Amino acid sequence: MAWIFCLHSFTTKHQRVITPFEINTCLALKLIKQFCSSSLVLPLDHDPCFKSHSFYASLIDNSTHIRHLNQIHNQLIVSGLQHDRFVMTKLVTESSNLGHIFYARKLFDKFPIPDCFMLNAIIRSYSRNSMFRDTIEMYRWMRWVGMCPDRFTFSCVVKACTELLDFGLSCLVHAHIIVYGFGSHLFVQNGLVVLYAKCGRVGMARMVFDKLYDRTIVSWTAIISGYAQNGEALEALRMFNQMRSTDVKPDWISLVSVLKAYTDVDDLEQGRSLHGCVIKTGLEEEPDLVISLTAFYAKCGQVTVAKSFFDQMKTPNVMMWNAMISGYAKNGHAEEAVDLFRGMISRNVKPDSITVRSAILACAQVGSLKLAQWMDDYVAKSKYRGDVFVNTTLIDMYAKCGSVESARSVFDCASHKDVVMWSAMIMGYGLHGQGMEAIRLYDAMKQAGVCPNDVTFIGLLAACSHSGLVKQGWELFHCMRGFGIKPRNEHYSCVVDLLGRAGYLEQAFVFILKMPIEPSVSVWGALLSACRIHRCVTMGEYAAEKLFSLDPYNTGHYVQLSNLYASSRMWDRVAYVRVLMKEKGLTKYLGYSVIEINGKLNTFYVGDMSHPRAHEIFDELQRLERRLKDVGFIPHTESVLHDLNYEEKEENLCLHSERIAVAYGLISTAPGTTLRITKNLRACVNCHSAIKLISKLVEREIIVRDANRFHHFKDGLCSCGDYW
DNA sequence: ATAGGGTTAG
Repeated sequence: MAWIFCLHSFTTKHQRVITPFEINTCLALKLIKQFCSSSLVLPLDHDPCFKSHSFYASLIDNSTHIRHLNQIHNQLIVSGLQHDRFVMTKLVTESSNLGHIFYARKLFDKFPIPDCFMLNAIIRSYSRNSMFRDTIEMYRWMRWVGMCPDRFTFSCVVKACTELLDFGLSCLVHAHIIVYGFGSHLFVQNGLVVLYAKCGRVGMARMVFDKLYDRTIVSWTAIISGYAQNGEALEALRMFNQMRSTDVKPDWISLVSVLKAYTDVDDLEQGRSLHGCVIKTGLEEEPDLVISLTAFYAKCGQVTVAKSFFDQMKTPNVMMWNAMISGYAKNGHAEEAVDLFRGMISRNVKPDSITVRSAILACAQVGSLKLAQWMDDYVAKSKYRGDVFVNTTLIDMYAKCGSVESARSVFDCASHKDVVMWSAMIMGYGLHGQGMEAIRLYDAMKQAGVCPNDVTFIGLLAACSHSGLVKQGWELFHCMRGFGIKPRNEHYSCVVDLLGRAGYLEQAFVFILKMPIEPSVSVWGALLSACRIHRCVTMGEYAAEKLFSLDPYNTGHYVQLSNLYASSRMWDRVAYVRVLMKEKGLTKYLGYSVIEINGKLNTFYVGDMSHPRAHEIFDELQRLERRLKDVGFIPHTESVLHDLNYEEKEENLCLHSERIAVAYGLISTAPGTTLRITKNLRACVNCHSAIKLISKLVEREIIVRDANRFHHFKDGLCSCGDYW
């Protein structure tokens, strides 16, 4: 009776009582709104007016609680409408919209002979609730009972295949689509473009796209993002330009895809001009486009621009936080990334697994073990403890922060281990020069029934080359094909590194000549680096020539060649390389070292006097130098002075950044504390031998992470065995 | 009566 009550109260203003027969659509909607916002209960009466088919439909449309639907269902039973296809289909749809998918299924199961509409309703329910296996199951059942799927069915089924990434199933569904005559239906075909692209078959996606007789902005976006997702950014951008020559106008979603492609290829200029295009089209207020712009600028190193976008947003969502945090993390602004992550938590914004991964990545870049442990604690308390992706990032982080033991304990505790996690742990051992441990883990992995992939072998080969395990590495390289893995340039450069470092320069060279693919920059780079170690000028010059033509603006190659000349005391050639660099407008990287004391990161450059405790630091440095001299340490001044890889302007070798970091560490920590230092360049020959001795003299363990690997200095020795 | 494209990432 409350319902009638409501009717009365609504109409008192008009001083008359409207009979239920007078309810037109407009009035019904107003009433329904009241009904929905209150907890009024529908009366179980038998008023004939309630038997209207469309009345129930709008009632269902405006329900906000499952309780309403339940009551409507009861009414339908009473009114004898429980077998009405139209109303019942609406009821199924609405229950699942309200998240009551099992209730919807119950309604469906009770319905005697469902038609295609109702089946679509339940298929769509599963699809919307990410229950893609059930979507497919329902589709199978539909075909089993001999019902004809329509374009709506296929829209949902294609979506389910996309999410399940099941290529075999996708092909089958594609065949059905053709058989049932939807081979040229625009929406279904657009779905197929997305489907094949997501399955990594962008070529097939393109085939479907090319056959489209009518291409909407959705079709173009599907193929552009398909290329972008599959790492073919240039093709994505080519398609975008092709689209611009048609009269299809880009909208904000398509611009997001194109921005992603520019982000992937780091094309700041093109991205900027696209930003201009965004402003011209008046889409710069579109929140998700702003997020993409932020991610783009952040990834291309324009963190200040990105931050201004971020700051403009009143309430940034998780994706915005993620774009900013990962942008900071990738551009060496790790501290800002971590600060932002902390800020996010303090503002009660819930991080998702991507936020956590980005923050962990930032910690890995800082190289601070304290920060790493804080992050690990955070994960332990969060719901991401069991997340394979998060745990893999944690393993990588600990390995990069110098604690391969902690990495191992995360690895051991992880309940679910996939190939990538095993590979990350193998990589970790490689980074620390524990090649045998990496191979042991590889054997355990096979025992556990996990099949290695291409990344596993990169880890293994790198581990072997960092540990001088030439024979094992060579054998592993030849095992690859047995697992159906075709070696890529990364693998070839590991092998060149492996052979070259160990002094097998001729073999490395022949190996390159025999490669079935065009050798990349990294392959020639490995050879040049080996030539520098073994002072082989002729071959080194050859490798450098290749590098200069393939990658003319990379400072690193010039530095390597200069170091090669310096190691052979060919000073005129060293000077010549300097001229070459000047001509190209290249400057060498500035070396710096970071040490964390009491949670605070301290960065030192060469001869850095900016630290508040600079005087004490330099006193300690002089003390150390005296002690080194006392035990007979002679610096190789001459060669290092011309080492372009190093901070060569200082005549005083003990002022190199890692030495300053060591001195600061010694005066600010208790005796016996392990020192952990991160350096942006490769370890310098001189400092390497000096720190070995220092570790013995002061009885400290000193762990230095250089650009390539870790050095654990202890008792006058280094874990790398002077092999780096 | 019902739908389709995108962003952060090991």
